[in-house]
Amino acid sequence: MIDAGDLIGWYARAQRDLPWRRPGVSPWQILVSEFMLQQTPVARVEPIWLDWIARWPTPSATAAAGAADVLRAWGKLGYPRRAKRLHECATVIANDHDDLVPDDVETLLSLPGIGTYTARAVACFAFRQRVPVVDTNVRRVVARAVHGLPDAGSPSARDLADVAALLPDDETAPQFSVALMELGATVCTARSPRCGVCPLRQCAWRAKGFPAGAGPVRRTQRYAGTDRQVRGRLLDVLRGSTSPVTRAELDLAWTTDTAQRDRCLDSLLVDGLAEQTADGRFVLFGGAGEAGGADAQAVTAHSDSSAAEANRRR
DNA sequence: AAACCGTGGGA
DNA sequence: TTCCCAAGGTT
Repeated sequence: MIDAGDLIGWYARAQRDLPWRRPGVSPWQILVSEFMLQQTPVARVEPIWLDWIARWPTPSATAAAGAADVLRAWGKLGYPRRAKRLHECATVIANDHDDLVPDDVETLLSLPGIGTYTARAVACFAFRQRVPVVDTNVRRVVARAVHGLPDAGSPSARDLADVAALLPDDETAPQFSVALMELGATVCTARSPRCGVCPLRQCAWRAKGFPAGAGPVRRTQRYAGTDRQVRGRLLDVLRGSTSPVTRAELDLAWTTDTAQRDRCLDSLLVDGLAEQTADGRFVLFGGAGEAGGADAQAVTAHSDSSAAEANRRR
């Protein structure tokens, strides 16, 4: 059992001063932070988020921006499809929700790029709702403090029930949830937990003598030489230029495996992250012309139809 | 449901 | 140097 009072009291003095936690930050701006924080460390998100919300403070402002500018502003945060989905999400909110972020989990879940974690995080942190919020930090803290396990297992429906059972039955629930996440992020960390400064008086893992884990269940995916790296290189070239880039320039971004490079370029078109101008050069998606590059063509007949499909907005 | 999707910093 | 990991989502 985790004592909510202990945890919230600790958070009050130990929390990091993160810009999206400050007073006056809107639900949309909190949502933007959640998108950026998906699989990306706080330190890298902070400067991008500050520039971003100063430039595009609302969903409609974001939607009005071209996708290319959004992709460029995203910079090297990683997983650029998140930027595209954020742009799509802004468009849906601006068009279908009166420019207001929905406040219920169900509706939030229906938006592009919003899954089970983000929907709950927005409902909780932006709208102060008493809903369990489960991220990787929370799963790890619960695994240790409650179940006495060294690490969280694979995500399961049980995670939600576990956290729901811990949640205070009053309006302090959101504070409890941020605090739980903060504890996992700064004290009960994956690598070297700082148990010496942990505010929890009860911890099943400690009670058992900190049994060691079996190590990573599965080897992490390697990165060097993967399509992800190649796509990253290609996109970096496109990001760095406001004018269309020739095929030859892109070819320089990856020369060791030309077939792989071609396949990756095609996949970027299919994913709607890049597009081709009428004269055959390449740009970030939405950067080819007015109407978001409606005149763009894809490289092959195959990807042409796929790209059209991928680019369609729903 | 396992695999894929970027990137950089720390151990 | 290599490997791990970081407020996940989608297919």
